[in-house]
Parts: sequence; structure tokens; C-alpha cells
Amino acid sequence: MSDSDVDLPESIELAWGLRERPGKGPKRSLTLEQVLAAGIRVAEADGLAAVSMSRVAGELGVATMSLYRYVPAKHDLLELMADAAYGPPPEVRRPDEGWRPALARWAAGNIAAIHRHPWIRHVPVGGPPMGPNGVRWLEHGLAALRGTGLRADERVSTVMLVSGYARNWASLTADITEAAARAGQSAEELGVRYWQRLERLTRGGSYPEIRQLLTESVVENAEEFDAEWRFGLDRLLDGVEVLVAGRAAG
Amino acid sequence: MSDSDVDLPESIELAWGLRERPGKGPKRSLTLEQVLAAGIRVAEADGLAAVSMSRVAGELGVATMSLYRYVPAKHDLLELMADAAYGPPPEVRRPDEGWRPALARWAAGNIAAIHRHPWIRHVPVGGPPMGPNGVRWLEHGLAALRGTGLRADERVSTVMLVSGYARNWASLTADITEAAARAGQSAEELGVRYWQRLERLTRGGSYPEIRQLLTESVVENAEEFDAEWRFGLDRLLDGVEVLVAGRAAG
DNA sequence: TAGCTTCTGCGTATGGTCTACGCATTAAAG
DNA sequence: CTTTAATGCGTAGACCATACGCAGAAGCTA
Repeated sequence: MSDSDVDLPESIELAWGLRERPGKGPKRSLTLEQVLAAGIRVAEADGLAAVSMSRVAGELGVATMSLYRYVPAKHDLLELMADAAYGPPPEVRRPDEGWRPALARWAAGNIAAIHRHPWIRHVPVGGPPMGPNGVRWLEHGLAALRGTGLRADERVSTVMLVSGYARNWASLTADITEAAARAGQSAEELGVRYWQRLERLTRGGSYPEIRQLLTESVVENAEEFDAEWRFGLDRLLDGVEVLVAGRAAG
Repeated sequence: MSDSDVDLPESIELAWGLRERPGKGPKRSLTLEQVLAAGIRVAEADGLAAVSMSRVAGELGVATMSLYRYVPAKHDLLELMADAAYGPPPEVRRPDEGWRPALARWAAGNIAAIHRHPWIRHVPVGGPPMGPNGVRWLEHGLAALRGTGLRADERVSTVMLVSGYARNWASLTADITEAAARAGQSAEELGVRYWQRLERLTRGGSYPEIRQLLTESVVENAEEFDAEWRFGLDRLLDGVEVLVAGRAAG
């Protein structure tokens, strides 16, 4: 109870529903959930850049300033929207499931969440996860590593490593997909274009490795897109496995 | 020569100095380098949020709209600033150097660059690297993997994997460092606070793994900060090594 | 040398952004 | 019934990016 009053950021208390509502004044006309849902609706429709306080308020049929009774600042609105949009993590690791498939499933869930709400990647992250869903995701990620013999800090680092990779990869592919949509081309065409451009830029300069790359075929079609994701994930999990195996032996 | 006219984004042509300057009108009073340097100066002093067109123009003693003669839009200014701030990559792999230490050095250089200019992490990335420095970094990253038997797409994926990890880790630590500076606390204290907060939030809920974590010590001091970085990197490189060794054998 | 063309810097104006402040209204507590 | 606190929100201030157009500078051509 000495640390019962660890002070939390206001937006986090809001998200967890820890704000006492003494119910003195008039009844509130909205809930935080409604505000977040409206923000998400706007982001889904027109991208994160379209999420302005006035636009979200308009979506709810209230005045702009009313939102500030539900959220301390726009930045908090965005963070809370992201946490809400992530949704619940994939099912926890089953008793009969190995750590590796479990972690792979968790990573895939991460990708899926970002691809389901591509605007999430533009929400600036501010520190480690503390939102309700963020904490649940952390919990399930750690659950995948139970019984591996990894130390506490190693388990945390591993989960961060995997989620970081998932986020990066999802961001990159979403960037390409959106750029392709904007240009009216396929993602495949756009991938080819990148290497054409690199070819043009490295002409005349001293870029032996890149020039070498261009002689081998680096073309990617849609199926190899997924293969690329799995390549990185396999590298990552192989690296973890080396450690796990070493711990089990030593 | 059929692909001699691959069209490049305007900002990229600008950065590479590929814009013909027919020299018809009056002499320009600035160079792109000066504009970028001014923007970087502002970001360095007051953060990326302080970088507005008018502020950068003021720094240079010109009118706001004059900047648009050097840069198509603010977004391009930021991208170009980031590319310039990265600077040249670490020395290429030496002939006697193994791929693993070379890639580790390259990764460390990545970290150093972001820590030298912490605002870089807030510049929204838009696709694969095409700026002059971005391409040079790519070149040196690939050079570390020469002779490993990895295919072209595998080399590229590996480099992306490592740079992504470096960026993520540098971002996280920079977030913590800045938050600590704002709160007048040490990064160590703030790390402890995170776990205290997590303890508070997971009380009463169903978070067995996180609760378990809290019983083991997850405290990090400044030295373990660096150990955490190395842990992730070792996992990553171990994973690559498994593949490289397999290729050498098979 | 005269005129034409093109490029420069930049003043003005438009339509946005976030949010501090204060006020009238509502509802519960004493 | 009075006191107290919380709500919705109108107004206003301080920014922001950038479209447009113009006056002047510099080179090219005749």
C-alpha cells in the first residue's frame, strides 16, 4: 500500500477507467469509448492526418471543445485510439504449444492488427506500452516464452524485439501498399521501380554492392512479400532458439 | 538508355543535385545545404516540432515563402534533413573483418547517428532509402554481408532487419532519456517507475506473466541499458549465423 | 543594344490547426 | 434551499502550410 498511489499519466487512468466520477455535475453526454470510436472512424476513412479535434467532434455531433472533457490533449486521443484499435491479442499459448509457434502466432497477430488499421503506424509511440490492450499484448507475448529458461529481462527484450520487427515490417509494407494505391500501380510494380531508381542513382558512383544486387534478381511478387516477412521472423526466432537451446544444455 | 529517364521524386533529384540549373534568372541567394543546415539547427535546439517553415526561414534571414524555391513541401524538407543528419555510414568492412563484427559495427553506427540527432526518429519514414546518405548506408550494410552465401533478397532483408532493430531501440531509449530529462529524473528511476506502474495496473487482473516478471528483478541500471541492446543484436546475428552456417555446409 | 524569356524572392491571403479561458447550465451534497 | 462541482461549448489567440501573383534580376537572341 506504500505504492498504492503510484501516479499514472492522466490518459492511462482514463483508459483503464480509474478516474473516480463523483457525479456532482450534469450527466456526461458521451463516453470515452464513443470518442475513441469516432476518432478511429475518421482515421479509417481518411487517414490519421484527417483526425482533427473539430472533425472528431463533428462526427459525434458535439462542439470541438467538448472533447477536452474526455481527453487531456490530442496526443492522448491518438495514443488511446491506437491502443483501442489494436484490440485484444491472439489467444494465449496453449499448454501443448511450443514457444516458437506461439511467438510466431503472436507476431502474426501484431502484423494483422497494424494491417487492419494502417494509420496506427503514424501514431507517434511514447514509451513502453501501458494502455489496456498494450498490456494484454505484452502479457500474451511473455506467455509464449514461459518455461524457456530465459531470464526476466531476456523475455522482455525478446518480446520487444519481435514486436518491433513486426511493427517495422508492417509499416514498410503498408507504406508501399498505400504509395501503390496513390500511384494507381500494383505493389509489385512499385517494388521494381525502387530498384530501377536505385540503378539510376548509383550509376557512376562507387556502390559495388548495390550494383551487384541489381545483377541478381531482387524482384518481388506478392507471394514473396510474405516470404520476406517469414525470413526476418525465422532469423529472429533462430537467434532466440540458439539461446534457449544453450540454456537447456548448460 | 531506355531507363535513363526513370523518373525520380522531386526531393530526391534535389538532394542528389540532379536538377539542371539553366541559370536564366537571378542568382539564388541560398543553397539547399544551407536550408537543411538551418532546419537541423532548429531541430537540434528545440526539437522537430519547432521546425516550421517560418522558423527555418527566420534562421536564414529570408521570407517564409522563399524556402519553397528550394524544397517542394515541408515533408520533403524533413526527409532531406534526416538524410543529411545521418551523415556518412561507418567505414566499410575491411578485407580481414568477418561479416558479423562488420554488421555489428554498422548497427552501432546506426544507433550513434540517431542518438546524435534524436529528432530523426520523429521524421515519418516514407518508403525505402533513396537519399544520398541513405543509399550509402545501404551500400555499407550490404558490404558487411558479402561472401556469406546469402541470396540478394536475403542480404537486403537482413540489412533491413538490423537497421530496423537499431532504429527501434534507439527510439525507445531516446524516448526514455527525454522523458527523464523532462521529469528531472534519471533514466534508471524512470525505468523503475514503469514497472511500478505496471504493478499497479495489473493488480486484480489476470496477468500471470507480468506478475511473475515483477517478482524477478527487472531493474535496469545504465550499464544494463547497453547490455539490452547487445542482447537483441546478438539474438539477431545468431539467427543470421544459423543461416550462413547452413549455407556454407549445404 | 533591345527585347524576350525565365527564374528569383517574397507579400498577401486562405483555410486550416490546437487549446486556454470563462460562462451558463445542470445536478448532486449538506 | 443553498452550496459546490462538473458539464458543454462559444470565443478568441496564436500558430501553421502553402496557392497565387508580382516586381525585379539575369541571361539569351537578334
